[in-house]
Amino acid sequence: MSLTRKQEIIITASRLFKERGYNAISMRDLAAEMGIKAASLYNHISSKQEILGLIILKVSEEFTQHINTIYLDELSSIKKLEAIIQNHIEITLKYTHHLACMNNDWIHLEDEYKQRYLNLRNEYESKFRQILQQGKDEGELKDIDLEIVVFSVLTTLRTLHIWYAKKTSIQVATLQQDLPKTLLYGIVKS
Amino acid sequence: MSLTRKQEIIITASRLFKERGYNAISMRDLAAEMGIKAASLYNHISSKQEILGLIILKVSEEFTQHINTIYLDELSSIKKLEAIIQNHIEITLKYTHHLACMNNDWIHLEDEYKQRYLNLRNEYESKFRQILQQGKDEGELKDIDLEIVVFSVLTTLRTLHIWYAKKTSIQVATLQQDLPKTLLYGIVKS
DNA sequence: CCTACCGATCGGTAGG
DNA sequence: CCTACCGATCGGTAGG
Repeated sequence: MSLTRKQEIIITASRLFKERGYNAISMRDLAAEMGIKAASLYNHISSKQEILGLIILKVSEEFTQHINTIYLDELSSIKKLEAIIQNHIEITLKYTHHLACMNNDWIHLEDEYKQRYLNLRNEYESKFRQILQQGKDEGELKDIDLEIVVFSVLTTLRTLHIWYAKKTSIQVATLQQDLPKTLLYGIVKS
Repeated sequence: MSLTRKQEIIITASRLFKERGYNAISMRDLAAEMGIKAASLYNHISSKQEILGLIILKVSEEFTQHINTIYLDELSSIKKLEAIIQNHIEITLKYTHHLACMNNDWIHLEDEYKQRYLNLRNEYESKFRQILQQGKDEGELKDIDLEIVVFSVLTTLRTLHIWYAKKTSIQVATLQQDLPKTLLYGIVKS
């Protein structure tokens, strides 16, 4: 499975954007990293903005697609939340740089790219909120302010890539086991 | 209590950096926002980098100072954690823009500024970790992987400003009550 | 894929 | 606080 030149550009860019930020990376930096000249990049992509758009929409679509599937499943809300957490861990492992880039640089998306990203994100948050509401309705979840839970869980999941980059000896298996515990059941002994 | 011109520059800059990012804001943008010319800024500050440094070190120092006090208090680990959460809420309300700027743009700090910031952050995380360890030793906290808890709680606290910017009708009182519940006791009914 | 180049904008300085 | 200006760098194009 060989990569097209365009795919190579996107992968290289996602790594550089993650390390130093979209605005801090010039087309000359990106070209140098690939061993070519800046002008040559434009044979494969149409603008710097397109690169950012493709990186961010790629993962955004994966996330939204996954939660739409989970959302329709015949599962308890807790099982759904566990599946969502596992999915975030998987995507973090598979698309670490894309994810970091999405979190840090989505603000620099323009026009249609930004609109499409925000639509996907809103759709994701909406489904997530509804799953939590289901949990409250069915009596599985505590009566805590919904927005606070949405915020606190999603923030942690979205920034998993920061933890992953540190590689402080934690195993993925540990994360898969203890992250759902932490987020769902808390850290205080009952 | 009137502000010096330098303080005005820093406050205005923190708002602009929060909205569009350090690299996306030019000295001309900042000057225009203050109704003066870019060259005039240099009568009050020595460089763009100095502005970023002052913004970030200000809040970093407040955080570290607070946890150092808490750390030495004669309190249970749970009470310490509650105090830390309350402090994050307070600083978020007081320094929303500084905090957002710290989270998004610390990567663009250079040399000594970056080093001082990283030292403060490491000191903070270290104290936070020790408080959690105290909780495990005294049997108040569950036996969950320590790094996962450090990561998940601190990530949520650090990005509170995102929630606050949304202003989705949540009252501060609700946040002060339900955020500690969510982070410490989880969301699943026992 | 390259060389050569464009207009625009950047952080910052000189000098008043 | 300003005008005037510096060298450097930016995203992108023309033409091969």
